[in-house]
Amino acid sequence: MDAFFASVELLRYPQLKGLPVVIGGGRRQADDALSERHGGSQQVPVDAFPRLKDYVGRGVITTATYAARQFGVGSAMGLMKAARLCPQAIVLPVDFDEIRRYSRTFKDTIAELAPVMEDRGVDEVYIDFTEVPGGQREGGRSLARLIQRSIFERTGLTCSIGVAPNKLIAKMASEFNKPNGISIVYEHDLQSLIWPLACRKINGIGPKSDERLQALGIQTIGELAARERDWLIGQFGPATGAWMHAAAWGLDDRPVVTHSEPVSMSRETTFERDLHPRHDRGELGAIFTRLCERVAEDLQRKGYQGRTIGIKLRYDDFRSLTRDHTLPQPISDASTIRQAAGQLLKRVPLDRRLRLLGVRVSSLVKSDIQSD
DNA sequence: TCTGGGGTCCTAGGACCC
DNA sequence: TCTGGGGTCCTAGGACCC
Repeated sequence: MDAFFASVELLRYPQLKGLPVVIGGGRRQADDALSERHGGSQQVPVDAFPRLKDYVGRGVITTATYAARQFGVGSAMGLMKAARLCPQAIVLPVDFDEIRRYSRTFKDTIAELAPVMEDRGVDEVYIDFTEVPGGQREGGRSLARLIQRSIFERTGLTCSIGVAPNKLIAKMASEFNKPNGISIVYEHDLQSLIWPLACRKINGIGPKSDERLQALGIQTIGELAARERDWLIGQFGPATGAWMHAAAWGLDDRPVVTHSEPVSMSRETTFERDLHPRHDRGELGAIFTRLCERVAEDLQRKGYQGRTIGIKLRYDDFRSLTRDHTLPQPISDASTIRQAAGQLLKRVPLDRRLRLLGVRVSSLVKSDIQSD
């Protein structure tokens, strides 16, 4: 989906179309009041929206409109830094309920046309065109067009689609024609379309691997493909080295997985200000309990229990650590989770301020519906 | 004026078992 | 006078993705 979070807000506030808008940061507050005060969301004058320059607090951008990206702001950037680059940009918080609603609608729309679909988060999916009637027409372009049109009719949102022989190349192809684009990449296009790209474009090569590759004089995927497989294995180990070599040659045989079980569920929160373990003990305790309750709600709503309870801390210097403990029996109730998490907290240095606390439950099993 | 939240997967060492 | 060889589970950290 193109600039998904921002595009959803633009449906509500079409008067912001073409303006720099970023989504992210603080809790949702003044927004509904904004609409009410002006007699409906579409009546809110542009001047009434909050601007980045007035933003105070922590947080990062989850999505920026294409107009905002022109100023160099983008996903994962701190809002304070973004404010320096584009002070006049409008900031809106994420409306998770609305996002989930649109996410469900676009995925349902696709699944009706092409049922072999893999979920990759709120705004992305892999689709297997192989067995879809007409899926091979024009190299897949005709089905891609149908999917785009159907999603737009149901939601008013645009998306970009890449069609290729495998997931690795399709993911790269999907970025070639954003927004609202389709791009078809055949096996024989590897050299001309994929090899000139930076290694960072490979899904799975992040900032750390990219830095290592650059230090070895490898910038592009073509340069990566030119290295001996065994040499890459020597540099990166048997698994990563072999995978990098295969990826550079466009090879990927992972299937489109239509169903998977969750591995863990967690809740975490960054405080508005760093909290001291002793001085702010009461506040931290209340937050900790609330996190346990929220994880418990998530588990019960989705019908899971877990045996491994974990905590996560982030200190004011941004260092983080985790502790976990596995119980003999799976649990899902808030008070037992809170108790186990409380024990873990005793195993951790509490000598400086904290900025984040998290609670996680893993080793999940489906809970027995009749009991409990 | 630093740096969200919810995930998955991998690695590596140690415990423990046969 | 040494110290096997697998396998699984648990824990902690880190890379990466959306």
